[in-house]
Amino acid sequence: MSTISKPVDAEEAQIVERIYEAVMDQRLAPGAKLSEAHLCEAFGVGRMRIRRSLLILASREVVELQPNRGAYVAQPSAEQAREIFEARLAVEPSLMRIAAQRVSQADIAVLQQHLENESAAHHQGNRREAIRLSGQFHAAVAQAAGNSVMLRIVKDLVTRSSLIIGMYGDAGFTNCRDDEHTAIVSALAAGDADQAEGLMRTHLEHITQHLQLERAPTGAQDLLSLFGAVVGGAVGG
Amino acid sequence: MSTISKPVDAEEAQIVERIYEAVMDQRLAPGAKLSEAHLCEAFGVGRMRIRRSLLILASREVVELQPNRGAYVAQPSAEQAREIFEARLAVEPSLMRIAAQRVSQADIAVLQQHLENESAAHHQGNRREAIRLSGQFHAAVAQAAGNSVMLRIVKDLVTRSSLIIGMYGDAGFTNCRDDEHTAIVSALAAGDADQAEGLMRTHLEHITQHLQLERAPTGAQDLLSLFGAVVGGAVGG
DNA sequence: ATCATGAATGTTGTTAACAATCGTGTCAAC
DNA sequence: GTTGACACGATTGTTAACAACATTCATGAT
Repeated sequence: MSTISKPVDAEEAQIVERIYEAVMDQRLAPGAKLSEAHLCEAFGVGRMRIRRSLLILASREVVELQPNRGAYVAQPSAEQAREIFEARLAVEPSLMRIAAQRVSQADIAVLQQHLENESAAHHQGNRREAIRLSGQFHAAVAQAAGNSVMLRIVKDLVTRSSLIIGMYGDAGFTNCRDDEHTAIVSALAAGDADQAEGLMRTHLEHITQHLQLERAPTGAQDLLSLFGAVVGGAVGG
Repeated sequence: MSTISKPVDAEEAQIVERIYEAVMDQRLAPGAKLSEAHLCEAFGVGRMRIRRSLLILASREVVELQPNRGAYVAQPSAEQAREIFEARLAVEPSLMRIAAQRVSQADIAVLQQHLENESAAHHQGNRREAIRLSGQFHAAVAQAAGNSVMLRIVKDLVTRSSLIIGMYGDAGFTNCRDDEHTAIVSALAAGDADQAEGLMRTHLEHITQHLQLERAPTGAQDLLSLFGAVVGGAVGG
């Protein structure tokens, strides 16, 4: 479901989609290397398909293509993280107004089913699935708003948010809190645009508050910038 | 200026950027064919570079890649046009709030210079340049807001808007009216977020009002959807 | 022991040839 | 005269081999 894009070829779209999902539920950590040969074997396709898929992912800034070095899962900088959440705060609350005005009963049912799945994943302690569903909730709302252009925008932002949370998030903190999702769906079901907008805004602010952007990013870090500053003063004397 | 993306390679970025600009100032009409051999010759590069560039453009939905048939400048459907302008209405007014709060004196100066250029192009009857600057104004404002993520979003939306105006716009109507741009910059200079947001909203609504989405798209039209519905009732009896 | 040098290996980037597909024009049949 | 089939030309898609680059490990000198 939610095959947002049709990048020319169905097979390619599937590869892109699966890498997207792997990033979203944090199976692929920021900075992870995506070697061509490895991916060829994993997906059972030729090198051309993989390179095309990586290029699409790079154009969405989910992976970074380093010339002659290969493809790596993106590591958003603190500045990029700030921009991405600022963008979400600008886009998603507005999107709630559209959704509140246009959702159908069927859309509400889909969202409520999604909430149940989220809850179930939490109760079962299925952390990976919980993270994935938590992120996909925002895409599901965008889908309910009936605007595929905004759906794509939100999906890209949410995917990159997963990377940010992986790098700068509190340990053990997942994407979202379910009860806030529940409240948002209730507001949508009631057709209350103001409330839906406000709830989404505070929800996003809560997520932002659990980030520590000033802290050094975790994971495969960039040793040059890590030591460069210190060395700059210590060496040479 | 405003080299928004760095798609892996500088040369490729330039090709993508130039096709973007050609679409924005309507030198490339919706539905125009972009043959590989032709582009290779035009840009003096190998086929691989062209194919990569076209894939990037396709992933931004500025061109459409038809398997075994080639690349064509996108022809947004009426539904896509609705979604794109709905997205702009959701994104750009919010962006004005950010811009009003964060613009520097230097940013204002850049925007005012842009207004002068727009005005000059109008006075000189340089329609192509006027169209280009008119669209780029929105990107310039996004740049002033200091958020490169939203800059890219806006730039993609504006580029596709050029296609929409080319297909569904009133004859002789260009992207925007300059005086509205001037008013927006004034509001930003005054730091009045409410006014800037409101002005951008009405500005976008004005653009939307000059579209005739119910009318059959100009240029190469899609005969299947044109006759498909009619035939559905007439045939089979 | 440490650092520099250089070969060896593996990975990515590029090119060119080949295969497959589509559109077109021609020709024959009705 | 129209319609259908067929072959030709042109364009795109794919593959494989080659070249370029980066990393790693071993070697040797300081």
